[in-house]
This record gives sequence, C-alpha cells and structure tokens, in this order.
Amino acid sequence: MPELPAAADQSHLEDSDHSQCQSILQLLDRVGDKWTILLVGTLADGPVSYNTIMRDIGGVSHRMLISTLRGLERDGIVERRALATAPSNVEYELSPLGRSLIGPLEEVMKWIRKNQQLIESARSVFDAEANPKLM
Amino acid sequence: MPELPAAADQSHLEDSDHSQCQSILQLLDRVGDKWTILLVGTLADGPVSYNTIMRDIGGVSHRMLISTLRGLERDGIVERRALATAPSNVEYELSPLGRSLIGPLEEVMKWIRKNQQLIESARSVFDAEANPKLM
DNA sequence: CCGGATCCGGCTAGATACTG
DNA sequence: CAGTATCTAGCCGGATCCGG
Repeated sequence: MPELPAAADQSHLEDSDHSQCQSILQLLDRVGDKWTILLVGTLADGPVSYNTIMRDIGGVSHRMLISTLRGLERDGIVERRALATAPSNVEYELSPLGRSLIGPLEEVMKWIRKNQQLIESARSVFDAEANPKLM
Repeated sequence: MPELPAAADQSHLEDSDHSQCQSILQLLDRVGDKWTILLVGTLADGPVSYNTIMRDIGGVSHRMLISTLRGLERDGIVERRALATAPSNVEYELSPLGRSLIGPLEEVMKWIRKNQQLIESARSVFDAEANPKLM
C-alpha cells in the first residue's frame, strides 16, 4: 500500500507542544490543499459520482483525484459508496464533518473571487518595479 | 531572477474560461499554502520584525520564510518596511488586502482546532480497517 | 541582521498500462 | 468505470555560503 499520507515522520519524539504543532501543520496541508478545497466545493450540493467530479474539476489528473479522495475519506471528511449498477459506478458525498467544512472554505473561495483582479494587478506592478528594464 | 512564482506557463494560449480557471487554481495554491496561513495569523496583530516571525513560526526554514514573504508582497498582501536602525531590521505588516484575508483564514484555523481530535481518530479507524493484520 | 544565489536529495504528481 | 501499480522528470525545500 504505497502512497497513503505518510503520517508520522517525526524521528526523535518531541514534547507535546511540538507534536501538537506538527499535527496542526499536517491538517493545514490537508485542508489548504488546492484539490481539497475544490472537491469540497463540488460535493457541497450532495452526492456526486466519480466521473462527474472528474469533469467538474478541470486540470486534475486521475491519480491526484483518487488519492485526494482517499485522503479525505481517511480523515472522515468524505464518504464513499459503491453502487451495484451495471457499468460500475461510485458516489462520493460529504460526511457531517465534511459539511462543516463548507462554510470556512466557502469564505476563502469568496475572498479569492472577489480579489482576483486586484492581486493580478498587484503582481504586474511588482514585477514591473523589480525589472523595469525588461518591460 | 530565479524562483519567483513562475506565473504564466500556459504555452498555447487558451480560451478565457480556462485561463480564468488557471488563475483561480494559482490563487488557491497561494492562499491555501501552509506558511501563508500561519504568516497571516502572526501578522494579524500588527507589524512584526523578521526575526520575531522566524521565532513565532516553528519549523520554517529561512529560505521558505523569505520566499513566502516575497510572494505575499508581490501579491499585495504584505508590506515590507526596512528600518534604518544600527543592526539592520525589517518589519512586515499586512496591507488592507491582507487584513481582509484574516477573517476567512481564521475560520479555517478555528475549524482545524475544533476538529483535530476527531480527524485523528478517524484516521486511526480507517488505518485499522485497511490493515487489520498489521495491528 | 536581512536576504539573495547555488547546490542537490527526496518527494510529487503526470503518463501509462493493467485488473475487475 | 473505478482503482492500482510502476516509471520518471521536475520541482520543492533544506543547507550553506556570500554579499549588503
């Protein structure tokens, strides 16, 4: 079983403050992950089948989608249900825990959509100042 | 100028839907970034000097801190002010745009702190079910 | 003290091919 | 269709040295 999250790498065990911190950093990686945020967004409205997800999220590879879903399932954020239909089909949906994540992440998405233009122009200005000659 | 964000890799230019999407994905990486989230948190209370940041955030390397700060400065989220003191000193603070990010990210941090235990036990359960023999 | 540049090992994630 | 396994290139990030 390769490729599951890799969990605990802390070699020399550390005092509780540090391991507490480690755990938070780990969760930041999970929750802040690009695909996690997008995935929670597409699952927010109810159960969705695998290929629908694949279609809805542009630019995610098969491999990344599967492994992100596994990770979220492991963390108790999504639930997986295999339907016994003729062409095999699988549905994913948010658990209650996962649904409680919608609010916070939706805030972040709203912020991004609202400030997208602003940030892009800030980048242009910054790049121009840093490299006036190249413009 | 190595190592700045790398901005635009899209070779064959794409229709506006796709480039729009690309831009959002990019911002997700910036905003969802572990160090970004922690950094906005420590800058939330006002201007902070470089070494204070370094001390406050455990486990960040010099290189990552500098490059994250550069990226955030480029995006107009933090402002950098070099003080003309004897041992040179630099302060960073959130721009108005950066301050508007505090709310959304604070929501995420609250969610993490609240559900940390829950997630860890979900992981244990999942791992036990997946590998009953190894337990 | 701040921060840029370089080197380099390890991990990430895409492509691909194979199972049920 | 859903999922797994293998191979591989490219990036990320830590260590380190230098220069302001």
